[in-house]
Amino acid sequence: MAATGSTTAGESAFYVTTPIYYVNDAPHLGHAYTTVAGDVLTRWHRQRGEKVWYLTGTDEHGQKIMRTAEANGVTPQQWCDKLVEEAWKPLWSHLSIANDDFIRTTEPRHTKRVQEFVQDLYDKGEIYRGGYEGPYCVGCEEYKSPGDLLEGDLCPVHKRQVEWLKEENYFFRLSDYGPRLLEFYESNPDFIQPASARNEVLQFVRQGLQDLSISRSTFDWGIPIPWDPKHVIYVWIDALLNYATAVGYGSDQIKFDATWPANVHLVGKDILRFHAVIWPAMLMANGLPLPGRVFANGWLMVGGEKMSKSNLTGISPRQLTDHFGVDAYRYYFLRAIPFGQDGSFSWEDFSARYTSELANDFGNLASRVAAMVGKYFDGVLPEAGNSGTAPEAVASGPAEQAIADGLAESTARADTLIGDNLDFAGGIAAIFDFVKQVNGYLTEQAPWKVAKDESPEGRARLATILYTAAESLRAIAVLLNPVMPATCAKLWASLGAEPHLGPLADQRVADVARWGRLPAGAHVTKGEILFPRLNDPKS
RNA sequence: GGGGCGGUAGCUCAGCCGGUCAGAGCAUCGGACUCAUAAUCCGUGGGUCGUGGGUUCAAGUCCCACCCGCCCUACCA
Repeated sequence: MAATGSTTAGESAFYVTTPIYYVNDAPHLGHAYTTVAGDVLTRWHRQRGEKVWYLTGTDEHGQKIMRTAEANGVTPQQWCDKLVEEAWKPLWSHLSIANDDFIRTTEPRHTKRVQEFVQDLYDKGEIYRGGYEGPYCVGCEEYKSPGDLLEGDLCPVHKRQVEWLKEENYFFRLSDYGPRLLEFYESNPDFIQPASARNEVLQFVRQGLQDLSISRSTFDWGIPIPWDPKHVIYVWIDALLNYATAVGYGSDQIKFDATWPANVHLVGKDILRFHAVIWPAMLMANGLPLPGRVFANGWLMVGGEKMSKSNLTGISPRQLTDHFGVDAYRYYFLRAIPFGQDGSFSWEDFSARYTSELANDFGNLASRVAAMVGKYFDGVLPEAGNSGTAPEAVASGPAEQAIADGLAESTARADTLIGDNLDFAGGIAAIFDFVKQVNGYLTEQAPWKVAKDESPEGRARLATILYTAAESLRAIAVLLNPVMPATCAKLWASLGAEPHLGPLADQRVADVARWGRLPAGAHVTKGEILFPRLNDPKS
């Protein structure tokens, strides 16, 4: 099959990454939030007909994992394997995440390239041997920055005296890159988003950068420095480089050229700086093209408190999907929280949106339309039109034209907001504006009243109304598919669309608003309720 | 300590460079309707716009102080 219109063989893929998550613990809502967002973004671009690559993965080195593994009586590798296979991958599968690859930093395809990369930087003089010294807390087993300490050089965590330690390690000449980074931010104003995040990074870089220590010799769970194996690479270069190694850096030049650089790196606020400062500097040092943008999403707040591993607030993704379902879960966080901002959420708010937006507005619309086509036309979608002769591609009358216009506008808005701006909340709202419009149309046209008129004119009018509603649902299914694929598949089936239009995922955003795609004769069936009413509010 | 952001109807939030800016959605209440998941559609509610000053003919919308919450201030993903 030929490439779709907008894609050519040599075109670079729309490449999106999530952070690689630290596998010390099981995934929580925050991880899922970022990963779902990336999934919706990439599904949207696939429906634009673009070549897409969506990467997620896990960060598996470091002292913490080493210690956790020890505490559990297994090797670090065993520990990582277990968590990845039993917790992380299953959750992504459960949440319908359609990632194209899953990279683990312990894989040879990664570790070998990382070694080549640092060797390269070393050969270029970008890395030098130096010493790090600072206040070290034995309890934390890590260095503190002087500003963190409490009165009397006490560790803020353990409230005990820190020790002044000195360690030899290797440094990356990050300090050289301040001016070039600022220049880059200047000429690429959208590189860091949202704007608030960008400002913080700018402020930070303007203060002047220090060189970055990139190795540790105090533990060995990591990638050895090739020229000095007593050292292992410390987090930054190891972790960040996954975005390159996963798409063939240093091993598969063709794939690399077809994918690199990333269009969007999704990150949490906590790791923004590494992605917006260290990462581009690393790439500059090695002469690689820089990514398109780094988008930092906010924290999920529960009752005004940040969700973190120390405060999971007792809610796991599974608990929510068990109650609300996977699609509603995917929908809720993106709809309720402006992407890039911190957002508070609650069980109550989730319930309210589920009922009002998903069940009442969307699910019920699908339900009432299918029911009426079944009742009045035996489930066979009738032909719309003026006196039965209007071309299918034209909406029949003023009321129908208003629907077609509304669809065109919602589609255009959603495409820009979701596909370009990563404004998922705004884009979903645009689609739901259309859902509401169709509900209003039905109330105004009152097909159940028209149905009592059995004259040919009456039948024709009824056909037009129901055709318009069903055709609207066809579009809604396509537009919402990136967000709620399982539900939209049900709707697609209910509309009997696939035999005529092909698989839902193959429907193009550019075609959504072209009126009259769903042909008369499609077999419309009631199908199951899209969003069943929730049981008890809690547990 | 320094820097940034936020505090607007019960809830979540819009309100750009000052003059219909006192709003939206949800919830509430009233009405219409019955195709549908007791759904839909229409209308409604009057909240000192954190506190106290100030500038101005005019201030959520600018200035100052203060109160409250959050974030950043480099090596924990």
